[in-house]
Amino acid sequence: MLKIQPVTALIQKQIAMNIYAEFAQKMLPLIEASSLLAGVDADTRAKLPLDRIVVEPPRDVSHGDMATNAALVLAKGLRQKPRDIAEAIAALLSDNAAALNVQSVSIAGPGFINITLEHSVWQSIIGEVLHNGKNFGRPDLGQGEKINVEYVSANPTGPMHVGHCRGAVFGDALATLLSFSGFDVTREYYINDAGAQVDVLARSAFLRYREALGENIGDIPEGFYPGTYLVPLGEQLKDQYGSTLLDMDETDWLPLIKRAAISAMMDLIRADLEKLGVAHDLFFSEQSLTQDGHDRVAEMIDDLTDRNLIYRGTLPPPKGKLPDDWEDREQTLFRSTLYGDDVDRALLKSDGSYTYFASDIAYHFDKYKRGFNLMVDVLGADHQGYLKRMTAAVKAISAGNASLDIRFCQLVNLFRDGQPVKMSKRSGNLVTLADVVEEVGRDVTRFIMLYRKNDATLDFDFTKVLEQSKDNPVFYVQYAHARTHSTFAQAVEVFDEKILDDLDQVDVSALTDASELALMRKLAEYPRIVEAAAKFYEPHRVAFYLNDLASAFHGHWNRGKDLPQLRFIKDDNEKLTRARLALVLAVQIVLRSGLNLLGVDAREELR
RNA sequence: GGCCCCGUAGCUCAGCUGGAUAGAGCAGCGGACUUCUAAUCCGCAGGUCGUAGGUUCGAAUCCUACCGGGGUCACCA
Repeated sequence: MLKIQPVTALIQKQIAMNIYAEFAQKMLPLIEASSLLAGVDADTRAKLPLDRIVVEPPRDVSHGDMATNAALVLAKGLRQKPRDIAEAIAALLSDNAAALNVQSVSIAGPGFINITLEHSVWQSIIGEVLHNGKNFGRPDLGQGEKINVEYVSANPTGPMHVGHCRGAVFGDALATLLSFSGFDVTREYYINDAGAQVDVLARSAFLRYREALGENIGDIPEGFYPGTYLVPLGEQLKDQYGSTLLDMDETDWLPLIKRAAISAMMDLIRADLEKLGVAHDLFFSEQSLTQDGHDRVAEMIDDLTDRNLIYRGTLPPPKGKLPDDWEDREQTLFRSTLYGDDVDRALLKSDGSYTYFASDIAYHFDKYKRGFNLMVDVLGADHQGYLKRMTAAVKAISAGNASLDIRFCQLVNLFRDGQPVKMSKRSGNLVTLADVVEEVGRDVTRFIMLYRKNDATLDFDFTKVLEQSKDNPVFYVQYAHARTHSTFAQAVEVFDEKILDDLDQVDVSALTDASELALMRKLAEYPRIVEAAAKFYEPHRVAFYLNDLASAFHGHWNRGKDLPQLRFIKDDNEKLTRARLALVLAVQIVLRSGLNLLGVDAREELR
């Protein structure tokens, strides 16, 4: 009887289980079968933008539990006034009130339909959370599809500094989020160990080596890495080689030291990442692209050449001020303009070696050949010029089968007591990632980095982020979680351990207070928040949601002061206590789930 | 000059990818501690969503131009 159109089926497939989508799934067939569409010809009907109909929580809770824009969406296609359509849909919903668990329906504004549901709908959320546990809210967006997320990829020339921190945390949280959402995620780090900079690293290490042998090397010259983190490496080289390297030509000692230096720097970086709780599945070496007599960059160039995407030619000079050493010369170019880039890009340097871009294309080609049709790169905002050429390259190498999404993380500005923290690159006087984590801790660092859209700059004040107040969302959320635990502890004290048994079986129909219901509504929003966060690669949505949920919980907690009958624990009413503990447990589960997505510890107590 | 981000309350930021009277926190003002940890809560006040056009039933959101802030601009990474 109810004919489900393709569009509706699509919606059903696309949207994960959540209470709003469920309602939409029930409502849409009703509309399609109603008199509204009775006299409409097939052509008009097919053009109705049914996919734009949404059921969502209203902006203002006083409007009801849900709102839908169905009448507004249909108005144009049906050539009827939105209000009239709204009347018809409202009547439809009222007629089916029992099946939809609808308590009341009203029309507001230009034609919004506000829906108030039976309490039982919200109460059922508690059971759903408790039954699904850590799987509550898990969207099935990915359906097992492989996706590659590359992040950090800091150059192996020293320890990580704060600038790397944000991308590391963002990439890590994004990967977790996508994994939770049903993707088969590989977390990857690209080691730039093939360029001139690692030669500089090796020469800098050589200085420290000479120093370790007792030589006075004075100030580190311009163009070398001055950081003292190379001192232990110098000692290590002394222990390993004695003074034998001093007698060699650079061409002989450089590869030896380079290998040792890169290895040592990656050890430093891995240690830093571990401090932040950031993990990778694969560290991919740029050098490996051209090792073992197997030049995969050349292969990539051959492949593109076969498809007429490579040519010899000259580029126009950059607009604006011309570089002093600009020379107009013929180069090997990739036709990235065919795929939306502004100019074609060079693949070989003047000395014949590969450009960074060439290696990076080969690297992404490798990802593609490993079966990734979806790739995400997390880069610093200073790489934004890289967007067009790299997305162009991925299209080219995959013949349009793969797509690359690049997410940029903006700068982090450091403050202390409201004053900017000065950093000098030349002196190597950078604030390192380790400094930050040691001072404020992993949880604070991660949460604050994620409590902002990735493409907006971020102020990070060492003093503020350590304040244990609601000014600081980390503690605010963790405190809410801790409070759920203290509630259980208290309950066990008043009753006994059995008070916590089988809370998922509890009858929660007695929970009808406004702030209890508000809490349930908040819990019901979690699935759609997670889904949106995953779909748009925006983990910050989870962080903001957690702050909201914590707020609803703190608010309800404090309501128990004015209204003692609302307190969770009623020593004269075990049944009611258990119902309320079920709600508290649901809050705890969702808080922990969200914190896990962000990689922030859900602490059980804060003192 | 080209390209890319950003511009929302005094400050720091959200705003569910086009929906209703634009929301939080901080700062300000006024309240709530013999407590299920006040590390919290409740209330008040605060806005021409950078500016000007356009698209439409409807714009903070989409388009165009401009203004302001940041980034970037052959071969570097």
